[in-house]
Parts: sequence; C-alpha cells; structure tokens
Amino acid sequence: MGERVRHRLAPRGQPAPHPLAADGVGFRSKRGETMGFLEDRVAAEMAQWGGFAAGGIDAEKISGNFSRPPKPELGDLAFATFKFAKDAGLKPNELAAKLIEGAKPEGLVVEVNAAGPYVNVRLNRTLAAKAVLEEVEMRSAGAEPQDWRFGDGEAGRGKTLVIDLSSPNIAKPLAVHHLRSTMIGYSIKKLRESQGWRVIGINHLGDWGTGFGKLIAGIKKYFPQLAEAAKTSDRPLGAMTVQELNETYARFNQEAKDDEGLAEAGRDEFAVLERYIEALLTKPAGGEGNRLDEQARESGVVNFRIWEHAREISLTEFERMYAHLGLSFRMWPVVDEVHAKVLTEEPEAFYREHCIYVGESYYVTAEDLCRRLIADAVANKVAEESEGALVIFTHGAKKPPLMLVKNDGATSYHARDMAAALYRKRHWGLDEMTYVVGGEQKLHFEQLFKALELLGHDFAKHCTHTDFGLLLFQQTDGKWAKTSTRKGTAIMLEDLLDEAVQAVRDIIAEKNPELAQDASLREHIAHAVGVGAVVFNDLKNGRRNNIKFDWDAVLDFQGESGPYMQMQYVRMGSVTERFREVYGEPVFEDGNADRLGLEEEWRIVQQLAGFPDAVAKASSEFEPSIVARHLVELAGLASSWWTATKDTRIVGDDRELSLARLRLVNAIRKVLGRGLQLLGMELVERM
RNA sequence: GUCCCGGUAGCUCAGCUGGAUAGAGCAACGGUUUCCUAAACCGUAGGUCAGAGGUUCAAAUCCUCUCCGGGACGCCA
Repeated sequence: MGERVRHRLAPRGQPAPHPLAADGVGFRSKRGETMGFLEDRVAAEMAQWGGFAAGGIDAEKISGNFSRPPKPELGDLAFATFKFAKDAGLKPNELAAKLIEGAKPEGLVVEVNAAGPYVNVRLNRTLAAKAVLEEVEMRSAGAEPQDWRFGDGEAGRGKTLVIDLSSPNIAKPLAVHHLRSTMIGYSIKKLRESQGWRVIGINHLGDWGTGFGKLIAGIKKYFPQLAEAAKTSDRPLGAMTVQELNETYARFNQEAKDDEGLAEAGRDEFAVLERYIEALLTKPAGGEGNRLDEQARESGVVNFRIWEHAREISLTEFERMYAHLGLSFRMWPVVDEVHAKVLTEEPEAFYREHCIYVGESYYVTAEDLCRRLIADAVANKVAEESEGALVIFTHGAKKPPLMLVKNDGATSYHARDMAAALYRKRHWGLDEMTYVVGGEQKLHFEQLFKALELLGHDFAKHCTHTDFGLLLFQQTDGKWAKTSTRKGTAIMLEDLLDEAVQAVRDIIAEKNPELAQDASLREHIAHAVGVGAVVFNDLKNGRRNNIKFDWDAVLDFQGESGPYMQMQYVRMGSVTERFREVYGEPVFEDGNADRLGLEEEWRIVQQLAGFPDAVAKASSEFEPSIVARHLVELAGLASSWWTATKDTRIVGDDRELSLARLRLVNAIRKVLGRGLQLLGMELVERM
C-alpha cells in the first residue's frame, strides 16, 4: 500500500533548502516583524541621501540590511552597517556616522541618527500608515473574503507546482496523523496560488501494494462468504465499513507475523491481482501469449472486485472527512460530466477549487507507465537484478538500493512513485513538484529523485520533499510514541473533529446564549471554529516539529489558538457593524490616518505591512507556520489595541476618530481573514 | 553499526542566510468587565539558549567533538 503517512517518528530535520524555493521573495529582516513594502520605500528614500549614494549602497542593499531596533525609542527601522564597513575602510560606527552626513529626511523618514554601528530612522507614522492602509484597501477592495488579495504576488505567474498531499491508505480510516499532510499541503497550495502559481493538488491514494493482498487474503480467510460473493457481484463486501476492513487487515497481518504461510498467501493474492491487471493491459495482438489461464483469470476477477469495492468504501469515508476540512477532490481522470466540462473549459478554476485523487493503481491499471518505466530502466542498464529483485543502486553501496520490482514480481512503492512522477511531468508540465510526506520517508524521496535523474529525467532536480514531524501520543509509561492504526492506539480524525466541535458548542452555550438559540447558525459556527482550532493547532508551529498530541492542548481555546484568531476577526467585524449602526456605511478611505496616534496603532500598521513578506516566505519555503505566526502577532496587537481603546472605544463619540480607527479595523479584518483562509480555515462573522 | 535530525523559561514553541538587552502562549502569582464579544487585556516571576572547544569585531544562530533524545537503513508503504 502506498500510504505516505507513516506511523513512525520523524527526525526534526534541518530546514532543507528547497532548491527552487527562491521565487522572488522579498523577506529581509532577521528580526521577524518586518514592514515589507514600507521598507522598500524607505530604502528608496535613503538611497538618495549623499552618504549612501557616495558609498554605493543602493536601495536594495539598504532594505536588505534593515532590522527593527530593539527598543522603539531608538527608531522605527535600523540599517546595520557591518557588511559595508570593510569596503568603506571604516569601522561600522564611523561608517554609520558618515552615512548620515547630509541626510535630508523627507517623505517617509522624519528623523535619522547614528547609534553605534546602526543608522536608525524614525518614520512619519501618518504617511506610513496611510501608505499601508491604501495598499491594503487597494488590494482588498471588495466585501467578500475571496476578494481580499493583499499579500498576493506574481512570482509564480505562468508556472506550475504539483503538490502531493494527504495520500491516505485505502482500507484504513483517517486518523489524526493524516491531518498533517492534508492541511500542510492544502495551505501550501493556497499560498502558492496566492503567488500566482498554478497548483495541481494530488492525493496519491495508497490503493495498490502487497497490503491489499493481505486484505484480500484476510477477507477470504475470515469472510469466505464475501469472497464467494465476489465471483458474481461487483460489490461483494456488502456493508463493511472502513474500520472493519482495517480490522480484517490488522488481524490477518498480526497472524501472518507468526505464520509464513499466511504472509505468503497475502503476497500471492496481490500478485494475482497485479498479474490480472497486466493481462488486461496487454491484450494479445493475435495469439494467446498474454492470456491468463482460466483459473488465474477467475481468481483475478475475485481479487479485483474485492479491491475495487474496498476502495469505494474507503473513498466514501474520506470524502466525508475532507468535506469537514473544506477540501474538495475529484477522481482522476475526471469522468463526471459537470466537472469534465469545467476542466476543459476552465482548467484554472478547476485546479483551484479541486485537488484530484489519483490512486497508485492508476499507473498500473490504467496507464502502463509502471511497466514501461521498468522496461526503460532495464534497457538503460540503470536497474539491475539483485537477490531476485530488480533494483537501482541510487547511491552506490552507501545506501540501500531503490527497489523497482520485488522478487515475487510485484511492483514496489518506489516504482509506482516514479511512474507517477513521469505521468505528472508529462501531463501537467510541472516546474516544481513537492511531496508533503512525513520526514521519516526522507530516504525514499532521496532515492526517488536520484533514480529519476539516473534515467535522464532532469525535472527531478525540481522535486522536493516537504517533510514534517509526526504526531506523538503519550503512553502509559509517560513516553511519547507514534500511534498505530493497527494497534488501535490511533485517534480517529473524525473523533477529534467531533470533540473540538462539541467543545465549541459548549462554549457558545456558555458565553453567547443568544447565538446558541439559533441552532443552524450555532452548528455552522461550532463546526468552523472547532475544525479551525484543530487545523490552526496543526499549522502554527514549524512543520518539522513532532506534535505531542494532547487533548487538553487541542481543546484549549485560549492564547495562540484557532478560536483566538477567529475571535479577533469576529471582533473587527462586529465593531464595523457597530459603526454602521451609529454613523452609517463607512467610507474607509476617508479615515484620517493623522488620528491614529496610539503606539498600538503604529505597531499594527507595521505588522500589516509585513504580511506580504510573510506570505511570500511561507510560500517559497512551504511553511504555513510563517503566516500563522504572523497572524498570531497581528491578532495579539489587535486585541491589545481593543483593550487600550476601551475608554473612548473604537467607535465612539468622535466621528472622525472613529472612522480613522475603523479604517484600521478594516485593514486588520481583511488581512486576518485572508491569512486564515491561506491556512485553510473557514471564516465566521459571529461566535 | 552506518546515515539523518533535534536539544532555547516548569510545559509547548518562535527566533537559526551571525549583529544592539533571547521572545510568545500555557501553567503560577497579582490586577482589569455599568461600555463595540473577557474565547480578552495589563502586570510580576521564570533562561549558564544541553556541554566543551573553535571561527569572528560580534555566536542561540556557523564549524568540530561529547552527552541526551528521536528517526531511517532491499523485497511494508
């Protein structure tokens, strides 16, 4: 089975640089909270000053060496001179002093001074705020969240990214650990799309492999009547659930551990299935050469039907889970009329709205890419026989070889992955491809990319493994360990989502009884907020960290949590509503930035300005947590501001002040809303 | 055994393409609600950035070693 979500501990991985990751990102400061395009404008001004012009330090170099002074009293931006001191033949302190000679602060910069090796500048906050607010407003003009595009970029225009995400195993229920690949992948898809990329999201279903032989053997052993039914019925498994399929597999697997005969029976069943498919694909041109004998055909049909029905049962359940999470998948190739039409007429829209399912089996059953790939590898002498199997020594003797065909003649995970890669390249002409798969499979992808290269497929250089840490559960002995669907220690994803939704429901009943009255609205909100809590919890930290699963932590809606984020968004909406009631429909652009004099307001402006850089960096590094962290900061600042304005209120007696503040509220709301959507979270207007 | 990764506050983490006094959330302690959602806010306390050495004007950040923890390592995927 091709399951990519394994139940093993992942290394915490050094952030492996994605070779193609640099998609024109403008992230600069080391200090995290940057001001993005505001910095560019300031740098452009400073480059005009005599000192900088004489020293050959242009705007790009200036903005590339900006950081935030440790204390606000020092200024709003700091330019570090270290890197330029040597060239100038001066000590950093001297250079800083020299650079500001003849500086004429005007425009955005109102004050400049040298503090040791730094050139600190203070900005005209009104002008800066205006610039930021105008930018947000221009890019987020509409009232609908899908129109909020502040932070979008063009770096990926005309380029295609194929992203391998989720990729669960057929005949196994979705457990909590499947969430990671799904939501990290989904968020990356949205992030890249925001930067202009065409993104093809592919759910590489683990629907092929020896595991299915075991499942089939298990069905035959424990449910002989179902196996019998397969002789005549297309849907032999009756009302079996995914859980039951998994139990059957697990039971058989357990018994096979001590019984080589059973293990062999499992392998045989899969070989029967695969041979049957291959025979179908290689229709005899004239003779009977490729035909199976009657017995092989008969058992092949039985296995095929069991497999196909198990697949159908699983997909039905997956669909339900993905719907909870807000993802939509279409089976590939697309055959249903409506979607086929969309795909033909508006492919961009299709790929934006849907990801696709492509089973591993596709490369064996529908396209004989697997077979051709193997033949190609043999013909090119890239593959060789070893211990009865066909392998590729991708890294010489240093590392184990990549297995193409096992000694029982069945294709391997690796072979199917290679075939899949070739298909994707051929079909979508990808510029980049990434696999969102747990870090413990690092070796597999190293080998995969190398093997493709050995076969002359240069696009392998543009393939990366977006690895992530696994979900750990605390054992009775206090140690943290991976879970196992087989051992029954895994927590079902549905249970987790249900718990989260219920927890939200309870809080609504307690804190917002009025809202709780409206059952359908309450359910909608409880779902969005509950699922959002789980998703945010998953995305807020660097993806390579292992996550120690803790019910209390996931269901704790205080602090850096999904509900906290949504709460701040809701507040910004409700205060806007409040303004409407008091003063009528606001014209945000009329808000007077001069009136935004609070320190909190300035900090929010700076945080808003840094959003595009955060999105661009998250996109290029395949790291949604960069956006999540940026939003946590923004939400926190907004919440502090909310409290700081308690006395006069954001919407108060002074209409001009209220409108000025509402203008900021509008920007916060739209940036927060956009960011949460990029993380795959659903927005709510009340909670 | 070989290879890969991690170790920052009591806990969970951010900061890591070197730069000014290492930051959050949770937990603890103290405070804030007649008022736009307190799922909030403010404050106090809490750190030899695992240890040692090295590079550098400058190291949590780069290099080496040690210790501790985790992962991967041909017929599972």
